[in-house]
Formats: sequence, structure tokens, C-alpha cells
Amino acid sequence: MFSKACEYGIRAAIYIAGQSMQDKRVSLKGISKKIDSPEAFTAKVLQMLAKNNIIKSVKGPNGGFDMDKKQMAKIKLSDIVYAIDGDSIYRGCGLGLKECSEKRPCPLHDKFKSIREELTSMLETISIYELSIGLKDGLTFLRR
Amino acid sequence: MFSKACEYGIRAAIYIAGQSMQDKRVSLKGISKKIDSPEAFTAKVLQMLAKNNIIKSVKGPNGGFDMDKKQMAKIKLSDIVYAIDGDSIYRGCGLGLKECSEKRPCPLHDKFKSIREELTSMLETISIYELSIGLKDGLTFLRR
DNA sequence: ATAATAAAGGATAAAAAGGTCTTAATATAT
DNA sequence: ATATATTAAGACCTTTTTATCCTTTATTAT
Repeated sequence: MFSKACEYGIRAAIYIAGQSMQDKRVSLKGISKKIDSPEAFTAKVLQMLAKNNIIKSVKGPNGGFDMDKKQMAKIKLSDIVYAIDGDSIYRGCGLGLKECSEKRPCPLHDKFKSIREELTSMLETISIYELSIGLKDGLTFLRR
Repeated sequence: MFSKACEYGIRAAIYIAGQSMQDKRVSLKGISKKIDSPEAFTAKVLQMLAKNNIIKSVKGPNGGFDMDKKQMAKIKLSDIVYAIDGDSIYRGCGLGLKECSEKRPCPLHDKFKSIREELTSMLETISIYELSIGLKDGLTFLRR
């Protein structure tokens, strides 16, 4: 579904959001420990999120990553997926045809349509804020 | 969504089914031309489908691949996906957690559930036969 | 200023996916 | 029997993805 990079990105964003709600900034090391991801690789992913203004990075002592509280509810899953995996999940044909459209559909086109739409609307609806709440309340988990 | 191998496999199976309905056996070369796929790689995929008794292969002159007419309606998309990609699409956690369950869900677990179920039921419901009909009638396409 | 801390960036490596090629095996027709 | 057509199988190559390591840059505290 998502690339590994994207999986780490989503997990990291949820964790960072949770900490930012408590005004805590978190380090790469702390993040990759909490979400159980390879540290150096996670660094690359966080860079991408930072470049896309999804998180903020601060260098130096007491530096790390955080997320703007006001933005938090506005940042949707789709923003993260788009920043890391691009639009392949929304655009591509299920059977890999270069040209697949209403007019010239692949055999699965119609069958996939509702699934694709449900997925897209889900990604575009759910905010990082919302997801971090469940985590804070101990209802959901980010590792193992 | 699916691997390239799986995309080719599904496309090939649909094409083979359509030809088999007209009692035509088709060669690797013919298949990869019709579904616009790399020939040698497609050969590997067809081998997998043959080993899983989804298609039948015949060596020698006038050989090629075909599909049992009686079986055709019984073979579902899920059979092909399972033969090539395994169960990752059904089983895996959306965020890549090794352990993700109702009891210990990732933040996306519930959100994904209905999508996953819809996808699974779609794959388990749709037969290769059904898909090859649309192709025969010129309503759907397998290349470009 | 200096030292310490943390992310950024670039080079590289390992693994997986995607794809090719060559030879062997098997069936058919002559 | 022999030549030919066709898939099977295994070795190999290429690209992409995933992952690591090392150096540089920025920030802070002393």
C-alpha cells in the first residue's frame, strides 16, 4: 500500500504531533526508538516532511522535530502520503496500464473505483491530530 | 497495490481465459504482445500460475497456455493475487507494524478495516471468466 | 571563542523487485 | 529419427527501495 518510507513518515508524524501537543520537541533518536524504525533512514524521511512544511526541524542542543499546534488538525494523512509517495496511490491503474480511463478502462477499473475513492477520502479526511489522540489515550500503538 | 508480476499475471489470465473460451491456445509471445508486457518476465509469471493450476501449459509446437473452461468461473482474482503476491495484501498492517490487531491496533487500523474488507471481498468475488467477458465485448482493455 | 549537540547532506551498501538470457526439456510434424 | 516449436528452469543483470555511515552546518550553553 504505502512504501516503507511513507509508513515511517506517518508513524513519525503521529508521534511528533502527540509530543508537540505537550510542547515537547523530540530528537531523531527518540523518534526512531518510539516508532521502532531505522534511525538514519528515518532521518531522510523527516527531512522530506520538514521540506514540505509538515514538521519543523531545529538544529543544535535541545533541537529536534516538532509540529505547529495550529496546523496539526489541518495536516491530513494525504499530505504526508503525497509528500513521500507522490500521487501514485491516487492516480495509477490497478493493473498497471499507462492509459486507463473511463473511456478506455482496464477490466478492473470500475471494480476499483469505489475502493480507490474510499481510500482517497479517508486519507484526505483524517488529520494527524486526530490520530495522535488515540495514541495519547493508549488506544493505539506505533511499534511492534 | 499489486506487484508488477501480479499485474502481468492478472492481465495474462484474463487474456488467456478469453482465448480459451474460443478454444484457442496462446503462446507466451502472443500473450506478452496482447497485454504489452516484457516477454521473459511474463514467462516467469505464467510458470507460477501454471504451478498453481490456474492455467495449463503445453510444450512443443502448437503449445502454449490455456485455461480450463469449467474452472474459469471458479478462479477468482484472489487466487491469482495469492499465487503471485502471497497474502501481504490481506494480512499486513497499513503502517507496517509487525503486530497489529484489534487488541493492539495501529492508529490507522480501524480506518483501513472497511477498505481492506471491501478489497478482499472484491478480489474473492470476481472471477477471471467475468473479466474476460468485458474484454471480449470490447468494453475493457489490457494494454496501453 | 569553544565545545557540545543535533539535524542536513552526500556517498555508499545491501536487499528486493523487475527484467534478460541461455540452456534444457518436451511435444509435434515430417 | 530428426528438425522444429514451444515452455521450464536457472543464472545473471539492472533499477529501485531500503538502510547505513561519515562529514558538514547550525544552534546552544559555557
